[in-house]
Amino acid sequence: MKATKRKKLEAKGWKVGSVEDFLDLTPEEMAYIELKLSLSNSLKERRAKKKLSQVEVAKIVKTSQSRVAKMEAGDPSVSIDLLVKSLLALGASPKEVAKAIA
Amino acid sequence: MKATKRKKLEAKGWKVGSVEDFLDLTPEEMAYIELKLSLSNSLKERRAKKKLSQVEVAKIVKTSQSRVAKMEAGDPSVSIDLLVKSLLALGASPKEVAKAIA
DNA sequence: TGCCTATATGTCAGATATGACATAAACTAC
DNA sequence: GTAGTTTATGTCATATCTGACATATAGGCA
Repeated sequence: MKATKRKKLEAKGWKVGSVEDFLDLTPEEMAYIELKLSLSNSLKERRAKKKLSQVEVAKIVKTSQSRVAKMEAGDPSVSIDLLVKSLLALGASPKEVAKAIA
Repeated sequence: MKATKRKKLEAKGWKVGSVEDFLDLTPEEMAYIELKLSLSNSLKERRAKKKLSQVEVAKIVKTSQSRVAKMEAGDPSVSIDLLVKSLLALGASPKEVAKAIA
């Protein structure tokens, strides 16, 4: 099993804000995953608040429904870049992005 | 001239915090560039505070001197991902990353 | 039950980012 | 001056991410 895959699976067993000390993740890797999950959740919340479907968000963000699903799932194949761009496309300000991370 | 190149050049003419309404950049694109420059500056500051050379930072971050230079220059070829990973590798906490963005 | 809409998962070709390298430019200190 | 150190820039093969597509799963609701 590849490391990226394993880490994804590990991370997903945990609820938000609790990707704890787990196996061989370094502190940086943990911080990175937490940060990504925070953005992921922020995206989900934003979509929920606007009552949009993933298909609608995909249109706004200029991507596909499947990628939106992966973004919200914190899939390792999605970059922070894409999450941030998506949040901005949904109307978030840099300040709000920062708030999501912190 | 390619769009990415042009945007980079445009962005570089401005001092921090002032990538203003400029030509055909959409608000999201502007926000994205500002956000990247913020991280870029944060990285520079961190390196300065620690009195490290780019070569030393490259070693810590596991990349090359040239990429560190590009990161600090806000080069369009560097992703937010890499900037964030680098900040974390230099000991920044997610909170500090957020602070840099806001 | 079947039908419809929403979300999740797997895959892949094409696009973009990456580290590494060479080399240039900018600074110091001699 | 020039030798040494640091930072900037250009390029490129490989790695990684991306959108799109197919398909699966889940949740209504008649």
